[in-house]
Amino acid sequence: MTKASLPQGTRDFAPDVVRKRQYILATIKNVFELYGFQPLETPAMENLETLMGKYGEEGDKLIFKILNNGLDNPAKHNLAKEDFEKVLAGKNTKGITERALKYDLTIPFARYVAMNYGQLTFPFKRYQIQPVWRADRPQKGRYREFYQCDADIVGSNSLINEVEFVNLYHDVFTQLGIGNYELKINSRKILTALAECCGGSDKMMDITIAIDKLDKIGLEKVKEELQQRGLDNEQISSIENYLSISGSNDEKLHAAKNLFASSETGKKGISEIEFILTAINTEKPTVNITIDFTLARGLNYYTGIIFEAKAPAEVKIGSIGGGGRYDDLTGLFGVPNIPGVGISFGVDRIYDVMEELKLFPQTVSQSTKALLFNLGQPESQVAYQLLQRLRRNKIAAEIFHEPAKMDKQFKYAEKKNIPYVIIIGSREVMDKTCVVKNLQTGLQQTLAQTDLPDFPFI
RNA sequence: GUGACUGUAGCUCAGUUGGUUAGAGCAUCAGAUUGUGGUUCUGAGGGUCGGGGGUUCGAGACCCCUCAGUCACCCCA
Repeated sequence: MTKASLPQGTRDFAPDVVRKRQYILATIKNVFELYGFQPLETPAMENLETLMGKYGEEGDKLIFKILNNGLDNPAKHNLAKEDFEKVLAGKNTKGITERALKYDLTIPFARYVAMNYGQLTFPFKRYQIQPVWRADRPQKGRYREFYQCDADIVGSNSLINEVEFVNLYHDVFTQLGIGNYELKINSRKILTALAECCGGSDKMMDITIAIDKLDKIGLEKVKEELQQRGLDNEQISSIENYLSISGSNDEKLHAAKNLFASSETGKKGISEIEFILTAINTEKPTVNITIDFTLARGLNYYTGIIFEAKAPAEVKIGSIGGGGRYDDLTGLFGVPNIPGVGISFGVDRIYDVMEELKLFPQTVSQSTKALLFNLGQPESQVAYQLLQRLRRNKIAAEIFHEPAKMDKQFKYAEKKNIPYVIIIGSREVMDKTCVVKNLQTGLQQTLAQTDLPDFPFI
């Protein structure tokens, strides 16, 4: 007998958790469809070479590789041993592994677009909700198997796409009840301009990595890190100057315009943000969007506008979504000039936010609306016929599986969160009636069996 | 990959400087009630104290190894 256990960093989702997760996913999916996105699914595994080298050196180490089958074939022993030596030396070899679990949804999507661009109608708008796997050490809120929920628009440079995503975020979060989320916006072009004027464009990555940590480690630590990454004091003080820009969106834009007056890239980034803010403000003045020049985002493939959606401050959960614009999604697969913009929802974190703020509707954890009591053989026969009539009327119902004390049957209903019980004992069999009891209010009423299917179960 | 902490009943945890048959609450099951539960009362089942080795007259406790989990760093969702 083996002891029941789960691989590290994975989890089972119990029925009530699945219901809540599906509620979130269904909400997001409906909004995606409403905005004209189409669903896409790709395999759990990809060829290893599709994934290798796409996520940086660190990322490569975190890809789950799948061992080839048939290594025990005696005819191939020598080859397998040679190949395994290479693995020990830290290299991948097709003899040992040539497939891997997907690491995110973006690269498989890029692969798909590269393979099918002849057939696709551009701009191509797809959404994808699937699990991905990372061989990371698990910790709070981080797992080895988790769901990603992405939407991208590829094959278009228009900023209307960015505006669409801002509105999409707003629709999803308000529908879920997270109305006081915060959407931050910045442009990689502005960060590029910053790098150009202090440090040189080769320091772009160092600067973004460091300032991305600002709200986590504070200004002093960021300055220390910049120093370690090889920037001099003058450069650091102009970065500090940039990071200290504050005020309303308009004030921030004004300050940035002064700062980057001589940078074409900087001015471009600023005007893009202005375009989006103007479009949002005219169309939907309730959308809460703020410029955050300290927003950098880790992923290095972003090249234009970047977004980050943050949970309401009181729950201390942080980012619940993010995204941005990238050039040349499929260049790595030999298909150049397909730009795009995409966003992603952090489903696990949204779940935590909603749980903490108690935003799930009560009805989410209900499935069965009514439980018919089983009080003996002749009674249960009558009950069973009524049960089927309820089901024909689309009322989810079940009968207790065996005759038992009422006490036990009440407890079953309560545990399964069933709002109504229907009692049919010998008396009701005689009278052709039944007792319907609402467990939440404790109120009960007797009605004719023929009227039961039309009873308003809520 | 680096580091810290934790492993005692199905769950949450007690268990004094090593000292008899390892405890509690919740949960489960049975009864107190012959058709109205969620309260209360009584009782029962359930543990090779993560595993292996060592120190000792004696180890759940101390030491070593190992496995598992949690958290932090790196990186990221």
